[in-house]
Amino acid sequence: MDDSPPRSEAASERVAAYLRQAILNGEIPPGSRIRQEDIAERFGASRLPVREALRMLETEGLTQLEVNKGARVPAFDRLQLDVIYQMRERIETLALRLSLPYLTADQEAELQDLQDQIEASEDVATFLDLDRRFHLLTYAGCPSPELLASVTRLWNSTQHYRRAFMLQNTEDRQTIVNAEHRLLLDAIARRDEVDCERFLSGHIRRTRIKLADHPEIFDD
Amino acid sequence: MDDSPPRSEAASERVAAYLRQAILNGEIPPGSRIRQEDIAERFGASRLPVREALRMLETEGLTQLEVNKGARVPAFDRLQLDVIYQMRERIETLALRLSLPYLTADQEAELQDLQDQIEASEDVATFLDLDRRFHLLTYAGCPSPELLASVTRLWNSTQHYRRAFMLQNTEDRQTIVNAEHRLLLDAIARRDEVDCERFLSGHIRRTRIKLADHPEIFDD
DNA sequence: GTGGCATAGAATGGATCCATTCTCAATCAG
DNA sequence: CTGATTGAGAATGGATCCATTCTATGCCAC
Repeated sequence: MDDSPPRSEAASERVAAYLRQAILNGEIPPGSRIRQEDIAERFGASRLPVREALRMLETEGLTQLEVNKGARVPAFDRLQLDVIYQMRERIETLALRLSLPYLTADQEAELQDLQDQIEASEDVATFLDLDRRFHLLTYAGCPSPELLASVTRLWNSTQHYRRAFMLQNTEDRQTIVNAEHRLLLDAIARRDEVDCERFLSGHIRRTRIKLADHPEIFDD
Repeated sequence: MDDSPPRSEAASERVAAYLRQAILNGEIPPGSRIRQEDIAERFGASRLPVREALRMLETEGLTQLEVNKGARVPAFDRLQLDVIYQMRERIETLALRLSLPYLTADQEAELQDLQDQIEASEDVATFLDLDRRFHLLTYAGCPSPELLASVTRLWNSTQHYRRAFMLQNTEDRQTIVNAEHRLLLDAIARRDEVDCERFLSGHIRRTRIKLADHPEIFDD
């Protein structure tokens, strides 16, 4: 019956999906303004679904709208990013603890596979994508949609700075990340809440401190 | 020049302010649907600013929008609310710790005054309003807008259940709350981070456990 | 030459109208 | 009597046009 080919969903959702990718990929960097007409024109739609999409993305922490001033991608200075990472330390450890009892064997296997790919990854874009999927998958068992939404918001807000950091650090520091991930995987396999919280908060905390050492990432 | 009487701000902001109050006051309870036309008619505006307002409130955690299905006030079951309170324990203690160094003497005096009013309050609506203002004021020094927005979201999500709980508990349990608040005020006056975290997380945790004991609050 | 101000252009906010989707109740088959 | 189905009504999504606000460039006074 439904042979109608692409014709996907609502226009606002399509626009939101496009902008979400563009912002997370760094094509639309923090601080830059998003003009509704530009996007509307590109999609052959009116400005209405674009405004709708921008509001949706605001809920996800990817845009900020001000009345009569338009939409921007939020940019953070060093202090703001530090606080967001402290929020991550507290929120994501909770998400992991609640997820732990519900993680399936399939998901565990996929985590192992993702970590293998992470260790084999060569370019930054691939690593960032795999790393995001890895961590979010460890939270997949969490039975609270609100908590998961918060976690996603935090990841969205910090995505650009993770990329900027990785681009400036081509060294082998990656070995530390892999060690942390392996310890985390082991703790997950053992369903060890204490070690999970320990390794995850340590992982995030170390990144936070590393970021604070690199003021060149910020453009304030 | 600007004698034009009310004519305040953008229509979407006015609608948002009205709905925000109505939801927080419990006039629009969790689970109920909000029809755009109803609100638009009440304000003599079109449905457009109403949709805009509903999206704004979604960012604040006060509404939920689904494509082609309209807007609802989010409702939580026992498990969801328990998780949100656990998030509060972790997020609000961080907000308080970061706020502590920047709280002014004026703000401290106002906190004392608010607590006096809380102890003198007689009806539930007054208590809820004062209690919300009290806690949010303790976070007022926090230099991170993102963290404050998260705290506000969490308070918004739980407001209705706090009221339902208070309405069913007219006893003197209030003395415990007052003791907790007094201890918190003292720790704030001493700028004692450890005690602040201790008393605040204890305050939230006790409420969380109390709520879990009252299934009649939930309508699932 | 510098600073403030006014005006033109552009971008956003809002209203009205039309298209699409959903909901729900009544009907009919089993 | 129970369940699925279909059609009418209502509610939401989107397009176009107009009003309002912001911004930036250039001009003028000092």
